Amino acid sequence: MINFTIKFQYGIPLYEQIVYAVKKAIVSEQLKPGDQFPSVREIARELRINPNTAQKVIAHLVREGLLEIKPGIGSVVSELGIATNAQRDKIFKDEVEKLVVECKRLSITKKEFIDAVNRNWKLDNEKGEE
Amino acid sequence: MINFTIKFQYGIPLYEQIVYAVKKAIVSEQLKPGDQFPSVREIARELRINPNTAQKVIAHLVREGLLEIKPGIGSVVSELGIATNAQRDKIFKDEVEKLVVECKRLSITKKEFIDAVNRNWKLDNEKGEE
DNA sequence: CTAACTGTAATATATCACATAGTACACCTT
DNA sequence: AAGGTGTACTATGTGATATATTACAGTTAG
Repeated sequence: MINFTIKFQYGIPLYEQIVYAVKKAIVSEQLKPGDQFPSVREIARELRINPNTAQKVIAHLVREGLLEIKPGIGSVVSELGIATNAQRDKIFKDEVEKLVVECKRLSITKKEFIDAVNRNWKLDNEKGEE
Repeated sequence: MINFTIKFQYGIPLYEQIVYAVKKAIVSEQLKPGDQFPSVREIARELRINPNTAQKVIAHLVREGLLEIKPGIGSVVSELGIATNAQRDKIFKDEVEKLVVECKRLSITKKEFIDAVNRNWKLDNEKGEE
């Protein structure tokens, strides 16, 4: 069984969209640590993509620490990780800056932006934690 | 004269990095509306890239409304635009969501994230406006 | 043990984005 | 007329993406 949903879009790599859908499912607790993750061949069959592409998804998720491999058995959802300094820098200095620049060039105010952040922070996680 | 600075990175398209550098320069008022923008051939020469790539930069900036073309003369920095509903949706629903998901999976708190936003909002624009 | 499942690796093919090189044309200023 | 401007076109090479197919080692269930 596939535990996450996808609506494919043009112009974005398939594997990338799937990786993101999985992240979203984990963050919103549709997928919990310890849950069995669908196999390469099952993903390929259900989503009608090539097994190589499905394998690429798993490889990415493992490298990013979201899945763990049980050889001969399959993969399992990992516990949530903690950001390294490099990851924090990438988000806080690069990613946030990009969004801020884009907002400013479109005359979007900081308040509007922060409101959107608050909205999104609660949306995927009904508990509304910090 | 080139009015913006770039430090090229691996893995990111040249034209994309240049487009972003220009956006940043405009947002931080190193480039102001009405300023003459360097020509295709000047960009290519100064940054040591192919004229076609420089042309791609200008084409992107024009399409996004950051530059205006004066035929036979060159290009000029436009006034800051106002976001369309589609642009606001893309930022508020897609881009922000992506960052929020990434933060949650790395156990970054909302407070830490909002702090980073506040920091970045002031950084490129010394006046610290809304 | 065997069959059926797991992740993983390799080869091959086709398509597209990116960056380069080079040439050409219409437009405008000096 | 000369030299600048944006723009368009062909061509080449490289890499990422996605496909198809085959193969192998590890694990489990019968």
